[in-house]
Amino acid sequence: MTLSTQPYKGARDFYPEDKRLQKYMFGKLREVSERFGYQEIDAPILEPTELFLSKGNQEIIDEQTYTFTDRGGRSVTIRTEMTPTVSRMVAARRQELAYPVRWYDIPNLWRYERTQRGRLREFWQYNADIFGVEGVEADHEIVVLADQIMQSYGAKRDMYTICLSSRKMVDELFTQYLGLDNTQKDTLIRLVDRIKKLPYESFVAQADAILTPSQRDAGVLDKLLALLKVTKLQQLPADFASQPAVVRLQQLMAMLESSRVANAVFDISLMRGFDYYTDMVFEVFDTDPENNRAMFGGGRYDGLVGLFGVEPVPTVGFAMGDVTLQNFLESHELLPKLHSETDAYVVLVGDDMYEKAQPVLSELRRMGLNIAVDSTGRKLEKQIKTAVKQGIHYALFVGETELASGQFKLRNLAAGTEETHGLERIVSIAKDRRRAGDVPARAEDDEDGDLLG
RNA sequence: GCGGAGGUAGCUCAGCUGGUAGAGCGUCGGGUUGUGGUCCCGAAUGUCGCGGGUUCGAACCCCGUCCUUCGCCCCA
Repeated sequence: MTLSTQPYKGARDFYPEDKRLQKYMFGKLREVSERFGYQEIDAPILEPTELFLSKGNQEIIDEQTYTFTDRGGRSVTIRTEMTPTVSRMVAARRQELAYPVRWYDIPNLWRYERTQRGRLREFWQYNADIFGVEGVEADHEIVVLADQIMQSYGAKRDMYTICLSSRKMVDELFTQYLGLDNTQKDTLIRLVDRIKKLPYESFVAQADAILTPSQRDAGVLDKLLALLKVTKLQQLPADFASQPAVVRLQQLMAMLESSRVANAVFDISLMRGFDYYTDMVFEVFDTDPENNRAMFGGGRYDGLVGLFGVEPVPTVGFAMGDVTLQNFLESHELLPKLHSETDAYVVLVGDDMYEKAQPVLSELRRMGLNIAVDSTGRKLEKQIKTAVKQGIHYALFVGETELASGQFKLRNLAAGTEETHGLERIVSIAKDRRRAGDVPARAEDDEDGDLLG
């Protein structure tokens, strides 16, 4: 019986090039989040199972989580999402936090699911939440943050669409305008959530099946179908235009427009599943027809913190999975060619140079460069190939001649150019390159986009 | 839970209607002593996913099983 070299089903190994890519993606997330004043948090990967039951879905716990009993007889679950944990953390310090609280996190999560494209069992998920702001300003900030993250990867506005709606508004439309009871409303929400996946006739038939005979006679189905054709808030029934939820969404759309988020659109069919959202909801879609599914989203959920027995705290947030994000960046060719964290690979020229080169290596490292040395004594060709293969930007040649003169050849492996300098100059060249960073091939200045410059 | 596709050298795969394996890339070495990504020469490497069956003989046929992958269901 030989041991398998495969990682566990649905989980990934991160070799240096994979980890480098993850660091790039997470780096942007951290950079943009912090630019908006969000602070990073983290928490245990294990939580008491009850925490994930608060949403009331026993089925999910039974079938789609890693749940086990610890040695103390407690039922624990590997986190499947971060929101309950973040809510718990806010509730724990409900009184003492300085609001508005702006937090973000990038936890690894586990879900026991059948794997498929874009969906693994272990994945990372970025979350950003703002707590303590009832006003529409928080909704605006969260959507702008999501948008700016996309911009930071070099995404163009025609590559993604930000769809917005309001759960509260939809609830009111379905109950007050269509006259459905709560059970019918919930069923219909689930159905509308899948509308883009269903043939239209099938949708109509299933919607009709929800209605009572008297509702059918009253023409509720036609009212619903007309409602779903609405693409602008102004097209909603006139007596609904002044509803607070509608006014608020209108306000949000206007604010986004003046923030130049030109790809934000109203989408009445957007439901965002069947969960804890209480008002604004949004989802970001890839416009590429090959990958026309929701990439990520979020919304306002004012009720979660209150589940911990403290006064509720208004909250807006969103979450973004690493796998879908990576798929998006790959398909739009937005990933830069990433180089090694090692600035230079020291190629030793001549025999017995390893010891003699040590002072130079120490000096370069002391001055802040990341330096790897080839200690194999192989011919130069092999040493250089190793550096190239490891994605290191520069090769630095160290031989008797260089040690004697204090002048070293620095070879730019990507460009194939070579210059000779003293150590100080070499350090500054390498640091300049490091600062310039790795830039996506397709990222150019976006006049209407990146607020961060 | 359901359905499609597939598992052959490190990787991508070929292998016609059964006669115990190949290519490209990669790896390693060399093309004489201080330079890669193009060139030339040479070398190593596989229990053909696993178990069983049919057969004189199976990578190829049959059964089972495990795994990978795509989709459905679900999706916090």
